[in-house]
Amino acid sequence: MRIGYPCINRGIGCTAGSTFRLASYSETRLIQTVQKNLDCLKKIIEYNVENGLLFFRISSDTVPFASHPVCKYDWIGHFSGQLKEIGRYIRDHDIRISMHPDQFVLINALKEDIVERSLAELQYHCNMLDEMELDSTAKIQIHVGGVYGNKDQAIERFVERYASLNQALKRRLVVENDDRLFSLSDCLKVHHGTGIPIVFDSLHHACLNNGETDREALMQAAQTWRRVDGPLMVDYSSQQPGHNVGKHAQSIDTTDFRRFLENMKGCDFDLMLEIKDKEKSGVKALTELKVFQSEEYRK
DNA sequence: AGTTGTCAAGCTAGT
DNA sequence: ACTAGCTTGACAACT
Repeated sequence: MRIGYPCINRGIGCTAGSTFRLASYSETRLIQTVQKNLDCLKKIIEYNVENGLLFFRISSDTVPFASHPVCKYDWIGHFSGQLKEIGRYIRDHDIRISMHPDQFVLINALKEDIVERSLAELQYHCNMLDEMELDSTAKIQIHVGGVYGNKDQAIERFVERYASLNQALKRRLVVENDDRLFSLSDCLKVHHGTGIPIVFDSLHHACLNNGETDREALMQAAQTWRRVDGPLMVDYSSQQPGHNVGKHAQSIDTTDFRRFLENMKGCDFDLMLEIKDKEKSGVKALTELKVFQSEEYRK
């Protein structure tokens, strides 16, 4: 099992997803910002290797406005060398990579322009991972999308749109169960229509489910991943006590995490910790995992 | 220097 | 028909 965290490292002193306002867009500004972001990305990944954290989510803001019409610059060409170098480092250290475009990416939208912008955004994510020369285990995770008054039709539209995607995108795209609209069993329907792998989000599953236990749900999700996709990806977070259901915890609850590990014993997956203090919880989780594994080994 | 409103993009539920 | 909430960090405008 590889353990990781998304996008931001709070201790390292740089950000790999720094952006700017659309109003202040310029080619110079773009190049400056991407340069800073990639430099920082490299530092974060090096930090992660030193600390045994071998799963990382790269920020969607690495190249600000990459899919916006305002951006006509060939950033792939400009940063090709640096992207390939980061990619080589990632491969050499067997690091698992994911990306997670946000809520605006809706390939099952009713409006054609929303679909087009979504595809452009996905293509940007895909282009970056491709330029890094990462294999098909590096994934881009999205949600199924909106319901638009009819869930079956919404799923059907997802299936149809997926069929029309290019091969480069298809090999990276995965869907994640969400907390309000599309449960794991809804995602499995999408899988049956497309073959797309399902990311299992444990907190979302606690918010919205069809009675499956966490272990059952995780095993069902695991079956949607083929060898070329790599191990199942799992998003894990504790609930922040006393807040709205679904709010991510400030720091990992090691007791809860320990329970989770015991619960999922024998399953193979990579774990993304969606927890606010990021790498701190990552290190704590890794320590807990090692203790757990050595105890299991002695049994 | 510190604080706070606002940011490309959208959905859903509630008024 | 309209808006708040979702979740979130950080930019940028303003004290």
